[in-house]
Amino acid sequence: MRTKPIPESAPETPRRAADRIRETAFDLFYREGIRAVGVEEIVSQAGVTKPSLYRAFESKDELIAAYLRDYDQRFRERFEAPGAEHPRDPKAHLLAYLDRLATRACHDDYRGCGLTNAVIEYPEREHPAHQVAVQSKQNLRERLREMCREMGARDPDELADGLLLLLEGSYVSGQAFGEGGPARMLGVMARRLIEASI
Amino acid sequence: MRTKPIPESAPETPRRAADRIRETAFDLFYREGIRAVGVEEIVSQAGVTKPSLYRAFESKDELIAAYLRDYDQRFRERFEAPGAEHPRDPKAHLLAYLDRLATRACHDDYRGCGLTNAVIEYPEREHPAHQVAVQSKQNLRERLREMCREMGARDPDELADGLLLLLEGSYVSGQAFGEGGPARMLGVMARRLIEASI
DNA sequence: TGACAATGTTACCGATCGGTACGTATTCTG
DNA sequence: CAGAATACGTACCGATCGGTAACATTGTCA
Repeated sequence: MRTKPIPESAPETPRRAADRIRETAFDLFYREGIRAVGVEEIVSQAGVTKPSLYRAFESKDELIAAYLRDYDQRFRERFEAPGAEHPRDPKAHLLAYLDRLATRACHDDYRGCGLTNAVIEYPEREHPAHQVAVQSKQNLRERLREMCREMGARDPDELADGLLLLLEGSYVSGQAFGEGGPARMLGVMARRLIEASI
Repeated sequence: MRTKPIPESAPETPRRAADRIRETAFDLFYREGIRAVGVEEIVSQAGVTKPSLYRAFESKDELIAAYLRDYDQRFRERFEAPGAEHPRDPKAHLLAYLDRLATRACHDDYRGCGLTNAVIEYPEREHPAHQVAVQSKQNLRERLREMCREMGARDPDELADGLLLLLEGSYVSGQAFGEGGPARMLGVMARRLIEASI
């Protein structure tokens, strides 16, 4: 056992080609858009070759779906993270997330929500990218409804939809306006809607 | 004079190739996405040939820019139209537009705002599509501020940004959720924000 | 009739797209 | 060490991308 090779404690670049592809694809798809990025660009930037990509993923569409599932997971983590600092206080939890989002969305190179962008890039309902992204959005809607119920809203579903509109609006307007865009008002507006609905 | 050929009183299809290309490109770009549509598809569906396209437009990018300028003009018309029914009442004017938008955005095949979609499809600031779309959004923001001033908001710029978030949120969530999506709450939420800000 | 502008026809260009057949390293196991 | 897996690279495929050259056809107006 003691002679067993250590499993590379700090691998600056992942050993496995599939992982490198997945990470590179994530960055490129998010920053430049999915349709704008070809598989050639992904593999070359990942330092691997095309057959490695197609051994790990059935097709580009499957790689896209994997990217969106990764994005969904990271989103959930970002969304739920403030909950640790505000246990049993869904309102503070949600507002903390929105405040952080507002800051990010007003940064100049903000590129919005990868899932929202995917719905727009792939409007066909049958496309895997569309399906994964829409499913994630439906989960988010349900989660918001749950939080609105917990914070004692008169009509939780209604408030959840209002907040969802503000949220999605921040995603897209962040890209269009950059620094000083309308997303800076996200916190103010969300608080106003919540106060008027409890 | 009487022998002069009548100028085709009801031309079901426009005579000029450039016009047909422009109209076909508008429909295809809007419904399927810009990057998803090739020039071949445009000319074949328009019933013309590729050289005709490139005689009227320098490049595909220029055709895209033309599409977005057309979209911007049609948007302005839709946005300003309710003003005729509500002269000197910017609040009623705006709410009338939002109510119509909410209805459209909850229809199942809604495809959002072509300008917003273009910003997402072309995130590079140098791209003509990006520039035309962003300029249109800045004009809209300024128009909203003007309306909020006229309706006597305490902080017109703040309210305008809040309404803009709801608006953009309706555009994108309409595509993701379709029938019964959050956009149905657009009118309620806009009224709530306005009432809390006057 | 003749000149002119607009459009169609056909065939093509280099570049890039997503995807693959096939051979070569590397590594784990006996 | 042998030998089977496992992981990867070289070189290539047909299709499509945006874009063009050269020429024929049409309708309009003088």
